[in-house]
Amino acid sequence: MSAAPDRPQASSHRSAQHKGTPVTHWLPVLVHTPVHSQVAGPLTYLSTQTLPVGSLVRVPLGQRELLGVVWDSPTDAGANSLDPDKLRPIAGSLDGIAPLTPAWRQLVTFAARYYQRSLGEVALAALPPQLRDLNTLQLARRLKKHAKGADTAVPGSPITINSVALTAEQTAVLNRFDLEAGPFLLFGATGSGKTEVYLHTVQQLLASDPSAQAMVMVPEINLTPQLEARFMARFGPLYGENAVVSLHSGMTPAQRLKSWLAAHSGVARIVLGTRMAVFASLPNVKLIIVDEEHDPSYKQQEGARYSARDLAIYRGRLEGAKVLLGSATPSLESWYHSRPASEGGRYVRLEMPSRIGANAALPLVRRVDMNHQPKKCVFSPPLLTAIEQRIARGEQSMVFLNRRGYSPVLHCADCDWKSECPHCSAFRVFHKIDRTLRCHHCGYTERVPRACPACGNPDIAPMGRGTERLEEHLAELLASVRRPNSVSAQWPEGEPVRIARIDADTTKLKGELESQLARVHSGEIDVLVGTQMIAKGHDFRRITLVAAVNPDNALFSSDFRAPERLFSLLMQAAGRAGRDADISGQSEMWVQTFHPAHPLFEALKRHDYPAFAAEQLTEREQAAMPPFNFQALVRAEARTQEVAQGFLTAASAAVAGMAEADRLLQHITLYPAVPMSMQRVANVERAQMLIESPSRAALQRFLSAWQTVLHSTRQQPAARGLIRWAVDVDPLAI
DNA sequence: AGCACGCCGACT
DNA sequence: GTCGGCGTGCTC
Repeated sequence: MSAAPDRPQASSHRSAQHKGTPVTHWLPVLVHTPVHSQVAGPLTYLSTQTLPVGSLVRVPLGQRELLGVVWDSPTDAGANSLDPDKLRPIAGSLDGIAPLTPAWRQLVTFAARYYQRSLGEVALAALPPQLRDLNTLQLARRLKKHAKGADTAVPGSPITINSVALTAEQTAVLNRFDLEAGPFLLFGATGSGKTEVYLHTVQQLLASDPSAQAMVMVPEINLTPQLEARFMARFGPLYGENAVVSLHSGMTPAQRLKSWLAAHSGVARIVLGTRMAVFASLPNVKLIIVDEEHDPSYKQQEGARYSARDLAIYRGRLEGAKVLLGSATPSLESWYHSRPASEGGRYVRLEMPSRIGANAALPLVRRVDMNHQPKKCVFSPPLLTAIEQRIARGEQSMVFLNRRGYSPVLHCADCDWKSECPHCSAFRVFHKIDRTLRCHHCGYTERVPRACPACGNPDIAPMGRGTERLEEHLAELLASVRRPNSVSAQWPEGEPVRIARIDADTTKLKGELESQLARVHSGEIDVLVGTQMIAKGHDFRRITLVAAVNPDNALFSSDFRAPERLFSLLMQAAGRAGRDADISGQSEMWVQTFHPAHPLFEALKRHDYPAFAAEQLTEREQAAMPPFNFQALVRAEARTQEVAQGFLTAASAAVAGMAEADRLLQHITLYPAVPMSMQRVANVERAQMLIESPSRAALQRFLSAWQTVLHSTRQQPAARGLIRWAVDVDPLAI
């Protein structure tokens, strides 16, 4: 790329115009400029062609050449106050790619406005990265290649509706889905056959409309392969291999581009993906499914902090696509929205309470009152006995603890030293396996000191336990237990129990999760220890006991959504147990707790999500929390807490000087700036300020108006040293 | 966001 | 003597 600016080219263009060559148009183009820059809206470029709105172009910006999207109709030269000498011509247009649709642009416009980001940032982040990086020539080559392989779909092939027998509940749900407009919340127990409902709605849509497209979202990358396999098996034979594509951040840039183009061109009829898929270009989308809609992963946690679930609802309404949210433990927001229409509900609630098949019974939930167990025991005697019984019967158990590593803190009993991270307001976690202290927030890692760094005492001890220590402890407790049916010469008295651990540490390398899961499935493992990672999505047919060793923390967390997440996690974990028809009926979910009478556990015991939700909603209403009011956070980062808070306080004070301040503030509560709960990460101090309103519209009006003030506050002395700030609308954690 | 320009510490 | 730290400033 030439480093010399090509200003002369611009003027040569204009002089060419005077000689009678085609008229030069002023083209408004979006490029990747974040909200923090002065240039938040479209930039104006010169073009001899009148490109349709939505066209992709390459444009020069400073020393670089970037991808851009034509955002508005061309304006006539001189129509606004821009200096014509500063305008540069577009570098080229990506003619092989059809313009993005008005609906897609509207989705981007809405998301940018709602989440307080620039149009350019949202629009360009929604396009596959390779499209941004490839130059025009490479792209033309890619498109050509793609066009060749594209037409292998089987149009007009006879539609043989797959003959999977539906349950009465599934049939009833599908009938209502056909008759009503939605949006729908499918409240279906684990194992009730939600996926089959998804497959059927997609099947009906594709069969009835030869160009319709469907989008199916799942919360995590881990879950896309199995979903893809199921959709491919069902629809591959009907519509061709190219009809189903995936879209998630784990794919290579080339794969992502290929999928994106397939979706954009209409070749792909079904797009499966994670939250990013909500921005995919599907010109004829008629159905959007959000599986496990309660999952926090649907909220993007950096850049534009959008909720893919909420945008799916908006996009559905925008494009006339039906939206189906599914969960066994819906978010309280969606549950509330699906209350009866007579009470103001906006979603249609569809229910499938029963598990399918021989193992229709839900696992028995057993609470162990830890107040009546030996002091400081990790595995209560009854739980240990229950695990031993499973081993004796050749069944598997699963134990989970939401904390990886060996112990969360290392402690010196003499001087009270603790393994604090020097860069963060957090303790470094002891990982025994490689003798390190690791900060889970900034990554700072050191070898474990031999003695206390503060006083030299050689007796520094681990405090608390993570999965590593749990695995070790369990191995000790089960050391004398033997697996049944062993005929090994090496172990004449029976083989020792096999314990495996699955967490982020044991699955860092690609493929390790799969290989470890395979070991569990093959029956090689007797007891599986892990973090919540093992509670999600994977079916373990031979597991008949699931235990949560220490779930109490979430009961009294300062995060008001913690109980909701715990309930969901425990329900999901319970759903892992006893999915094998041969050995069901005996499967159990064990919960060790110091608060066995807590309503959360009472509801869990009855598998009663509606009761849990009702109790939580009452609390939320009394405390004026979501979904009964709306929240936004402004977060600030700086070297010192004073600066971070100073910026927020100054921006808050500046509200008084805004036009129509009284009207804007009428339904708004601005809270004081406070340190974030993780106050310091990697030597950066973080502060936040909460804004609340009972009216979403009022909150939006206020945030839009305040945006300018926040920008100018940054220039003021109070904000000197501020690293960055950002708005988080509808934050998940406060 | 990139990428420049611009002014002060430890090294080929 | 340079290489390079990241503090402002600009990009149609």
